[in-house]
This record gives sequence, structure tokens and C-alpha cells, in this order.
Amino acid sequence: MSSLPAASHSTILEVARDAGVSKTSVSRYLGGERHRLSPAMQARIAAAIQRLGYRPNQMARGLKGGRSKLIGMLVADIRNPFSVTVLHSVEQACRARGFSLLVCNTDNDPDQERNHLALLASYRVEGVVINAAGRPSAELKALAEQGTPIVLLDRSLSDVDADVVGLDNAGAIDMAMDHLLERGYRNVLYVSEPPEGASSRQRRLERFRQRLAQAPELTGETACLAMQRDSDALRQALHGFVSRESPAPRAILCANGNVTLQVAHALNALGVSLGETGLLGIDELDWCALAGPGITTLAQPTEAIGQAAVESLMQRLAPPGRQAPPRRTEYAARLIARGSTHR
Amino acid sequence: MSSLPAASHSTILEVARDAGVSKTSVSRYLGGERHRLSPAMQARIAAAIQRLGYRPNQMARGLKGGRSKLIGMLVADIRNPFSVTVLHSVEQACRARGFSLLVCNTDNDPDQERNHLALLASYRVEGVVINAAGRPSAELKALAEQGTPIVLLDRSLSDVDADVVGLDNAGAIDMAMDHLLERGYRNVLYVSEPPEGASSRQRRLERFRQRLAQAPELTGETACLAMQRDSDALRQALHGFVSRESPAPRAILCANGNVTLQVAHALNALGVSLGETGLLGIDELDWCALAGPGITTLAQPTEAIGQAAVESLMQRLAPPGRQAPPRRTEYAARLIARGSTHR
DNA sequence: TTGTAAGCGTTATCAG
DNA sequence: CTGATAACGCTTACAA
Repeated sequence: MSSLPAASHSTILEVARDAGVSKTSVSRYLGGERHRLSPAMQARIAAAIQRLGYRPNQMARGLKGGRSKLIGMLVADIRNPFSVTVLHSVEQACRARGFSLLVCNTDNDPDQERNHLALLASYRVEGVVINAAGRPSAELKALAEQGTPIVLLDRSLSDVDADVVGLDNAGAIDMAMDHLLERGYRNVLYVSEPPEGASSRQRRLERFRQRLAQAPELTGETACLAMQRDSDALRQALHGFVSRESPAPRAILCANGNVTLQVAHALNALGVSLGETGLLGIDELDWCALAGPGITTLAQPTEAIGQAAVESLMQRLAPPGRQAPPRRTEYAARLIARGSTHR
Repeated sequence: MSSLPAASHSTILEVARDAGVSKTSVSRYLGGERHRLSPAMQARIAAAIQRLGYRPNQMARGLKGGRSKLIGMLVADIRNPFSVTVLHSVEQACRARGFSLLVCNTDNDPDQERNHLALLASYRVEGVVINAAGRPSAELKALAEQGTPIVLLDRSLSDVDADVVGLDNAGAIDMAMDHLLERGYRNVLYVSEPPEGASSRQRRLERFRQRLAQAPELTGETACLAMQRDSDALRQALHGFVSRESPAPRAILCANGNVTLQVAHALNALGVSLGETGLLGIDELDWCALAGPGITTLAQPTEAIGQAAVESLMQRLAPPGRQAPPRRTEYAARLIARGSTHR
């Protein structure tokens, strides 16, 4: 039994020679056109492939027809559980359709975002899923103009044609406020990261203010702060809110999972008791049941979002004809009530 | 101002024509050989590239020299925070060296693992970082035999040449046990997922048993269970442990972050008070300070692990000569003491 | 049913 | 310094 050196990768030509057929036939065999080959030839090709351990070179494959079979995904922060869950579902959806996912983490850095976009373009990705900062860079526009389908997660961008998939932000805020009101809270602090370019953050903030304006029985305020571990600014904002005289029961509404985490840390440090002071966060996290009496959350349908994103890409990939106008898909949040909103 | 159609991607040939030079010169310009071109030509090429918005096609690039500039990474569970943190650091390290990362999530499924490996091979990745199940598949061996550098995270594989980077598992268990002893716990339950093929799990379990055997003042037991949300088996095991008569103070040692999460859920459901019953988990999680009095953990140096993995790949990529034998790099854990081990 | 030949966009090897 | 020209591994008309 001779050990095969298998020094480098074998090519389609080698397979063809080994099987005593032409490259074309092997290519056909691989490209799902086996029905056009005689059984005998199929068998010989299969054997040769087996023998040589042949694997088609996707690079070469992509070169001719332009089918890289690659989808790119830009993630603003890969350590954010929401992003990861969506990423997970995007990857599965891609795989299910024979695509692979090239994942790029931007760490919320616009420079990296532009670089990554250029990179994805250079690998000729057939579509891009973007969950990142916001400013529509030249790179993004170039991609769009070249006809590469783009889908935006959670935040929309003016100025560039792309489908948008995400949460029904206004609906989520409504759901949160309804819950807090029902539980008897009457004074609400909305904590968010600075909205900046992120349309979803803007939308949530805006809706919160609308609700405040609409409900006379309610008072409230907002705090937009950069969230970092053990932020003094956050601690002070929270301290100010919880220590101020207020006859109305108080609650804090967190704009996303990261805010919830940092607020929970800060409240913990301040010795605030959850429930008496309400706490509700957008984004479900796997530890929310464990902190104090449990933290009430609004879960996003991450699975559906990821699938819809890929679905959206695929639709635009299929017909070379005229494209439908940009479309947005919004999903409703799901409330998970826990002790932090139980007075 | 005419709007450029920019229908498709422009090629090096188009740039060459636009600049009135040859393909070769453009290629040289791009390939870091500008010093061999006259300033005049450089300027014209730069202008043409700018004008056409040209981006080299990595696919075509990879075809000729075989340099795909791609590293593959197999992740067993992308929703595991430890994996994500390492992934993050691997990606940064790759980028810093001009490589991109093709990430594949296997969801702990050996089939997917093999498929993904074949996929990575087909994209001619120049190296692979693996953080996944274990059985050395034919695909993995093929990759190794073709000379693709492979580095294993956290678990080693007999039968295939690969560097291994991970935690000093025995040292971590020692650190944990020393801490528990120092805090006065004398009866320890070690909870782990079934070790199966995972060498690191085996190593930790084995060391726990050794420590038990070495310390006469200590009693203990182990529970190896599949961890799933709200597992009955886990709840029963924990219930048995905490409700049994025992004069010696009890503590639970969790083999990894997922175990810690599930154990924390189960203890919560059982109404066990943390601290009185000790709890210590391997892997630091960002909510550990928030659960009850805070959960004591052993943090893995995830950053260092990711960097070392890529470093390892790069070293084997460089010299085409004879390769050094497989090497293993182990890092020490760091103890973060919190209320859950304070009686 | 099978094969021949012409690219796909780059880089590398030669000559000028 | 600069430029033809031949690969690289594969797909795809176009023939036979």
C-alpha cells in the first residue's frame, strides 16, 4: 500500500488524464451534468477523483463565470450576542443555498468598515449583509452600483439602494412602554448609546419621546451615553435618576443588550434593587434570568432576521432583469417578563 | 459630470489601456514593485486606477501563485462566548498580516465539520485554525498532508500533525482547587460536559480526580452531563449534591462557561444560595458579576490564544523547508474571585 | 455522448 | 525601466 505523496492539490486535468477522458467531461461530471455522461465514464471519473483526492478549486471556478459562491457579512461588533445570533442564522441560510460566508468584524471602526468592504469586493462576493456603523462610504456605493445585492441589518442608509431587515423599532418601544405602564411604572429613563448614524437607535429614541408626549400620566427622560465598562457617566446618570425625589414608580428602559449589561452593572454597584426600580431591556441575553430577580427583556427574532437577510439577497441574485425597489422587512419583538418589572 | 456606469468590475487590462501602459506595469505597481517604475508611469497608473475604481480580483490573484490570502477557521459553536472572543482575536491577527478569515461554524456536528473542511480546502486557504469536535477526519488529514498548516485550539488530536494552543488545563484545575480549599470548601462537585473526544475536557477531569486523590481533607465527585437549557439531569445531579447531608462546606466547579451558565440556572431554580454553596467556573463571562453575589471565574487569556494560533500558522507558512515538529503552547488562567466563593 | 479550444484576471518569465 | 506572452484551474461555446 503505497502512501500517496499528494504533494499539492490535484487539478481537473490530472483527473481527466487519470480517467482517460477530457477535462470537459470531468467538469460536466462536477457541474451537475452527469446525466449527459455515460455510466461507464461516470464511474471512471468518480474513481479517478477518489484516487487523487481531487477537490475543485473554487478560486478558479469563480474566475470564469464570476460565481464566487461567497457572501460577505460586515459585523459591527462580533462580541455582541445579538450580532452573533444573527450571524449564526445568516451563515446557516447561506450554507443551505450553497454559499459560504466571509465574515468581517469592523469593531465599529469606519475605516475598517471601508477596508473590509473593499476586501469583500476583491473576493467578488455575490452579496453583502451589513450590520455596521452607517455612513454610506464610497466603497459601499461602488459595490451597490456594480450590482452587488446589499442587505442592511437593523439600520437603514439613505443614499444607497439596499433592502433592510430588522426589528419593528417603534412597535418594540410601544410594547416596552405598555408593559411598564401596566406594571405601574410612571417615570421612565431611556438609556441608549448615542444614536449617531444608526437609524434603529434614532427610531427607538424618537418613539420613546413620542410616547412620553402622548401619555400625560407619564414622565420620563433620556440618557444617551457611550457605553463602556464601568462608565462613570452612566453611573452618575443612573444615580441621579434613582435618587431624585419622585412619587411615581421609576423604571429604566435599555435600548439594546449592551446597554442592559452596562446598566445592570451600574445598578448593581449602586445597590439598587431591581423590581422596585423597574428594568427592561431590548435584546434577550442568556443570563437575564440570573441577574437579581431576572431582567425583563424584549427578544428580537434573530433567527428570522438572518434568514430574511439571506432570502433577500438570493432574490436579487436570481433575476438578471430589472430589480424591484428596495424593500424593508420588519419583525415584531417578543416580551419576556421577569422580576425586574415586578413591583 | 457624466455618471460612470461602472457596470461591472474593471480589470487590470482596462487600467493598463486607460493609462496607456502594459498589464505588466500595472501588476508591478500593485504588487509592491513601484520602485521599478518611473514616477511618470506611477502617476498615470494611479490616476487610471482612481478613475476606474479598480480593485484587483483576489480570485484571479490566488489562481496564479496559489496565494489565496485566506485563513480558515472552524468554530464548534459560534454562540459560545469563549469561541467568539478567540475568533475575534484570530481575525485581528490575520488582518494585521494581510490575511482574511473564512469562518465556519460547525454547531458541533462532525458532518458539518467535514464539509466545512472540504470547503476551506476548495478555497485554498493557506492555513486553518480549528476549534471543534475532534475526530480526525479524512478531510483534516488530507489538508495536513497537502502541507496546509493547522493549529488546534483547546484540544489536541492524535494522528495529525498540528500545533496546539490553549489553556494550561491542569494548572487551571489546580488554581481552582487551591482557591476552593483556601476558602474553606471541602466537598467539591465537578460538573462537565461529557469529555468524549475533547482532550481539554479529559485533561481537566483527570486533573480534578488527581487532586481529589491527593488531598485527604477533600471529598468530591464528578458529573458529566450533556448541557442543555433546563436539563432535568443537571438539576437532579445538583439537587442530589446540595441536599445530601455533609458536614463539609460544598462547592461546585464548572468545567467551562456553558456549564457555568446552565449550573447557575439550575441552582437558581433550586433556590440555592451562592457563596454558602461555593461556585467557581472556568471561563469568564461578562455577566458573572451580576448573578447573585457574583460568580468566581477562571478567565482564559483568549486574546493571547488567538494571537498565538495565527502566529503559529504564519511560522509554518514562511519556510518552505523542513518543518519543526508539532508544538504546543499553554497559557495560565487568571482567577477572578467573587462572592460565589465567599462563605 | 464526448472533445477542442478560447477565455476569465493575475502574476511570472522572459526579452527588449 | 518596460512590455509581450505563457501559465494558473476551470467553465463553456462550438464541434464532432
